[in-house]
Amino acid sequence: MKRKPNRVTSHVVAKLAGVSQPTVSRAFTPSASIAKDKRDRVLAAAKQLNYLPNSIASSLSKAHSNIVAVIVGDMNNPFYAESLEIFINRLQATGRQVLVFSVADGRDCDDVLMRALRYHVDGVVVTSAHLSSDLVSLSQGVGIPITLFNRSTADHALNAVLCNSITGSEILAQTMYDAGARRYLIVRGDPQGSTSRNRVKGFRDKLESLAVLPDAIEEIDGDSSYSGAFDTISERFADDGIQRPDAIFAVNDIMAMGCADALRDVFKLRIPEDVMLAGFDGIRPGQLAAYQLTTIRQPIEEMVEKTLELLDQTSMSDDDDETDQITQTDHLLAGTFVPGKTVPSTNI
Amino acid sequence: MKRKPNRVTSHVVAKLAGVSQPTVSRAFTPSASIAKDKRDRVLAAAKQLNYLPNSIASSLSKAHSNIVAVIVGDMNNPFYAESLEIFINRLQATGRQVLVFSVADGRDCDDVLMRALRYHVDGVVVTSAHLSSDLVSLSQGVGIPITLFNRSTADHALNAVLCNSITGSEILAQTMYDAGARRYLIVRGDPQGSTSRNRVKGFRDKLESLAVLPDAIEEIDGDSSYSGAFDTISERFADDGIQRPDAIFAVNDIMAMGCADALRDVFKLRIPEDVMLAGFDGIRPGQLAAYQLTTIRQPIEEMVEKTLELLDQTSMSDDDDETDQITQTDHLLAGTFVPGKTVPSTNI
DNA sequence: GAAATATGTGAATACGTATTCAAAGTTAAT
DNA sequence: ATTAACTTTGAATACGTATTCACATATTTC
Repeated sequence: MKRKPNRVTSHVVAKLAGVSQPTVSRAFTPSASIAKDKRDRVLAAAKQLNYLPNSIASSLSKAHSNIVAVIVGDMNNPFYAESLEIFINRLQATGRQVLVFSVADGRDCDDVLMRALRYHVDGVVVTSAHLSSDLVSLSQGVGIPITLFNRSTADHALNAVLCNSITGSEILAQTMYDAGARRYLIVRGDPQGSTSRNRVKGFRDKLESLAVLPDAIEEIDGDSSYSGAFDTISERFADDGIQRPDAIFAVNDIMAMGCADALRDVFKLRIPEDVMLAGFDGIRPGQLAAYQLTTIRQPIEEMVEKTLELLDQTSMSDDDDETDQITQTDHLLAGTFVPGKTVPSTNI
Repeated sequence: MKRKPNRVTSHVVAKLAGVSQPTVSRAFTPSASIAKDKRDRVLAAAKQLNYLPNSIASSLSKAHSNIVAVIVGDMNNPFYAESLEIFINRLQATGRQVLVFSVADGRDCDDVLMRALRYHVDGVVVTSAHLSSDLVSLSQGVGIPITLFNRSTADHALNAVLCNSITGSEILAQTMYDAGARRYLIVRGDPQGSTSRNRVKGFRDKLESLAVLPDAIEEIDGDSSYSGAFDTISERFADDGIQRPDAIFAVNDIMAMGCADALRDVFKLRIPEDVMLAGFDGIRPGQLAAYQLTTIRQPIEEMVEKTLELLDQTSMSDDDDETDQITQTDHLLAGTFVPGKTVPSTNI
């Protein structure tokens, strides 16, 4: 594969404009000191030659690449799709490019993280995915900051941005209790994930503080997915032997939607008259007229903003700071209660 | 911002392994000719030093960057979100990285295309977005192939991959006609876009061939979005003066979902008993139990595969071919009819 | 008008890898 | 044993931009 013969580089532009190559470089650097007439000459020549500065070469000589990597775990969950969109828009607006990696559900993201590091990205955002401590220390050795999004970890000292799962779940528990629910069913997500665990914990603890007996709280696995929740609910409700719950808490909206459809479609149950339902996240499809989920909306924009702030701070600071001490910062943001028609507004 | 002092490059690894820098490079190139013991020595040294080959530097000396840019127009439309996911997975599986750009609805994508070109990406996929002919010729000058996805254009000679909108819409028209519909309403998407235009045309033409009078076919704008369709349908049906249609064709699923919710929620109409409804795309949420849309499913996987094939072919060929003649190739793939509950299976 | 300070410019070089080329070493063939 | 063919290797260099440094010119100051 032979390379294109007539590549137009800054040298070619320089020759046409009658200046040196560094001057061409300066013409494209807003902050550089260059005479106005020379800059104009250079830009004119550049336009005439269809010259585009080579960002790859630029990244090589500069310390940063202007690329941020975003590793997305579960693209099927609209929450992460929505987050990704916002990440892209924010980064694009600040002049950076986004390298997106996808990690199959449950697989660790060491492979793609390695790829990202090779590109000397300015930072890495990890949404839903597991990463080994080897890779984390490698990234710290290379000096590339990682921030976890909607996920935290005790193992590695990593920055993380998340919504307060505990408080959010407490609100839902209280709301359902107030609406008269007495038997509860929790649909778990990834049992390993911090997010699912915290939401379950917040919900449970609140109920127990309201004197609900542990016997009256049931837990099943929903696989973090629509179909997983649909199936598990179908199975649970098909069993006539066990008393049915009168309130269901799915730890995320996409599972709550699966529950809603199973309940309505398979068992002809009305929500919330026959069974209450709540989710968590505040994803867009959950608020469509067909669902109108009761949920806790995560402040995605804020979370993204905080994530990028953390990334920038970290990449700044690790130049001064020769010691490799990473101080973990968990940014807990508050979610908003979204009353839907899935929990009755009046007490029973 | 001073650069990290102890960067570990191939030179450092070479010194530790007692070989030259090119040998390190070869150790990381599977196809390179290198003695097994040397490769092992190099890899051991690399591991010990936490060495990661710098892909940026590699891109600079090689002819290609291993990066493909994907420009996504309407991230709110699950069709494009699903497509993006597949693009990412396929490209990742073939060892390439994905630079994702987002373009605000309706805005042209010249700016982001330029950014992509600067990174010397191996190819660009443009989903839903307009691009100027200036930029197209620029990209051809630089030798970076562009392929349009789910969109075609007469202006520029560009490769394009799309689903056969005409045939798909004809099937829907025929189905609705057979089910007894006599008054039709078409909900348009982007009136400029080739996709929306073709779907409208296919639907209209088929109806006219069935001797449906033009008076019985109405068209309104749905803005390509859920809420746009929701609103426009609400407005149309609020007007009691005009006779209501008995069949609605939204040119994409996300609008069909908006229609469904407006019809059911605002006007208490049953689908399909009171009014038939069909969409186009086959997006996942449209097939949830809450909607069960009648639609034409686009073969996304195939379309993605074809798009990448075209991209690869083009980037190969333009080395031999010095003339800049690009032969436009439209790849028309067939969609699959998805019978939902939104068209009655029995004739009225 | 001379000295002190800005300002603008180009030559040289760094960034880290891949490739070319020629030399050296190794194996096969006669 | 000797030539031929092949495999490995390192020195040198290309890739295209940004930065450093020194020099030259322009502007200010007294």
